[in-house]
Amino acid sequence: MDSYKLPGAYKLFFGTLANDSRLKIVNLLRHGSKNVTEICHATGFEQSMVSHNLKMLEYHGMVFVAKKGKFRQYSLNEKTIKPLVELIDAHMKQYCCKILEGKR
Amino acid sequence: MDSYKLPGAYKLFFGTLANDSRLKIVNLLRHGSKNVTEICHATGFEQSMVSHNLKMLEYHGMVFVAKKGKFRQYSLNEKTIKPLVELIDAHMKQYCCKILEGKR
DNA sequence: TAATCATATGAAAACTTATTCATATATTTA
DNA sequence: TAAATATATGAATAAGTTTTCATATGATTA
Repeated sequence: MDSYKLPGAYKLFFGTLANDSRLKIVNLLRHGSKNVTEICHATGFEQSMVSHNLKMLEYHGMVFVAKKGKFRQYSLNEKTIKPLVELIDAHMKQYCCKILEGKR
Repeated sequence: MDSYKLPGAYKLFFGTLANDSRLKIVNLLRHGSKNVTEICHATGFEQSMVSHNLKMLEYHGMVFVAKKGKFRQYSLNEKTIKPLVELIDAHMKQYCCKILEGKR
């Protein structure tokens, strides 16, 4: 792991997920891929905000896009997200009782 | 995983690691536990800044503290950090060539 | 117990990131 | 091809986070 400088790339990785709007989008996409309009409706977020956030998620490899006519279908990178979420769930159950009680 | 709301607790988790100073501290502690003064020397960071950041890391269960007289020895929660870093490394190698090229 | 050393803390200032707004682009349909 | 629909983008503002500074607290040593 020392092959990468921990700061820098890691900061970008974590920063991409350190945002409630993006997390909500990520969570939504766990139930299946969606286009931008569908994401807007499901989340209640503004279209340009969704696009900005999807762009960031895509740039960091957390979601993929596919052109479908005038639509763009976004899907989750399950390969990363699934184990990541499992890992964090385990962490939180064990170490973050305070956070879970207070903040969900 | 739907037992937790993805936003909220997750945002706090990722937010805690989305910072270069904290990542540098985390990386340092991978080589063994250290007290605050040692962390300051090794990182070049200001003492109060280190304390603030350690507090956040500790609150989120990423480091542990042990009182040793007037010192406080901080150690890493390897159980979480190790698999986390492995996961992200794998992710970055596969999906984030751009980031790694540009930013390390 | 006074002085010193180690660490913590609150509030302000500096910095970063997110959201919004206006508008542009691309695709499709009438 | 004009109008409508879907999405993207840049720049400005708003919101949030980090760092700094001054100082407080707690333990130890002289």
